[in-house]
Amino acid sequence: MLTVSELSKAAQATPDAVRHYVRIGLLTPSRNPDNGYKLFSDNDIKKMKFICRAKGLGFTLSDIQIIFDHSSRGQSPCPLVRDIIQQRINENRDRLAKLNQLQQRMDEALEKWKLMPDGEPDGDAICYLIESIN
Amino acid sequence: MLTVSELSKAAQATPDAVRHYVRIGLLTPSRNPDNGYKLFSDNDIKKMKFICRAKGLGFTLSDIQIIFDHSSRGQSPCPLVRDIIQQRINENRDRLAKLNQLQQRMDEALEKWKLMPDGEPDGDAICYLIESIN
DNA sequence: TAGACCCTAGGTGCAGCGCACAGGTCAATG
DNA sequence: CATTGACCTGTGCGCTGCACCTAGGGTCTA
Repeated sequence: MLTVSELSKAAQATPDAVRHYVRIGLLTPSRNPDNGYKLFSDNDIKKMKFICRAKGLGFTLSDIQIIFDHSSRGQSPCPLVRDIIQQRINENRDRLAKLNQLQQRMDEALEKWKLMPDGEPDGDAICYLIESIN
Repeated sequence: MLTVSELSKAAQATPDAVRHYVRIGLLTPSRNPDNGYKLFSDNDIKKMKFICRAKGLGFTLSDIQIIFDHSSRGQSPCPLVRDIIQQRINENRDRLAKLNQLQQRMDEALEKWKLMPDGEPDGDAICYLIESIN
């Protein structure tokens, strides 16, 4: 049986992350009756490593919760997993597109501003650099 | 003088966004003594439009707060603005890189899983699709 | 005995709103 | 004139995934 920090090291995470997962119910440790410390089993190590891997593939913590639920009810989570990752891929594509557009707008602004002097407050504009865009 | 929804329309934002900006102190409307409603001035329209433009350039709301502060103290925010956008550009580059890597990992996983059948729970793996990665 | 380190619970902060809830306002209708 | 319904308002909580902090308590070593 492991403590919080031991589990965190075993899965290369932080103790805060482990506590967070306990708080939201992803992990349900037993307790050391002597001192109230959380006690994790070997199965929790497996779950913790699973969480890290799934997060690295873009699954959210609540996705992972759902996967655990299915799995603990004896159902195969695989069809679900395929659906979810497809969703996450789509979402990520959208986010990437938006961030790329943002990056372009920022680059353009910076480039344009290189040719413009700083403005002094004139009681009219707040910042004429920014207000010159669009 | 405008109400929340009137201001939101004038700046093409949602009423909730306007309320949010009031809550965090970006806008400081007066109040209608009759009903307690927020009342916005023409200057608030200018600020609201400024907020939208700045957000579109990647400035955070607290960046914008700082810009307002400088400007209201009669200082030119322009040098600051140049610094901030450079920071945001760098941050965004990092985020893009991470999301691109994520996208690649997701795509690879999906591709690999196409050749794998769904697994049935065997009391050992949680989801062997996910556990097959890395 | 002091310092260093582990643990607990709980709260706050981040970004930018969206949404829920309870209630007010206003024009149109019966 | 009263009521209905649409739309407005205010406030407060929730989301994501932790990191950090407080305030307390225990353990272990030098």
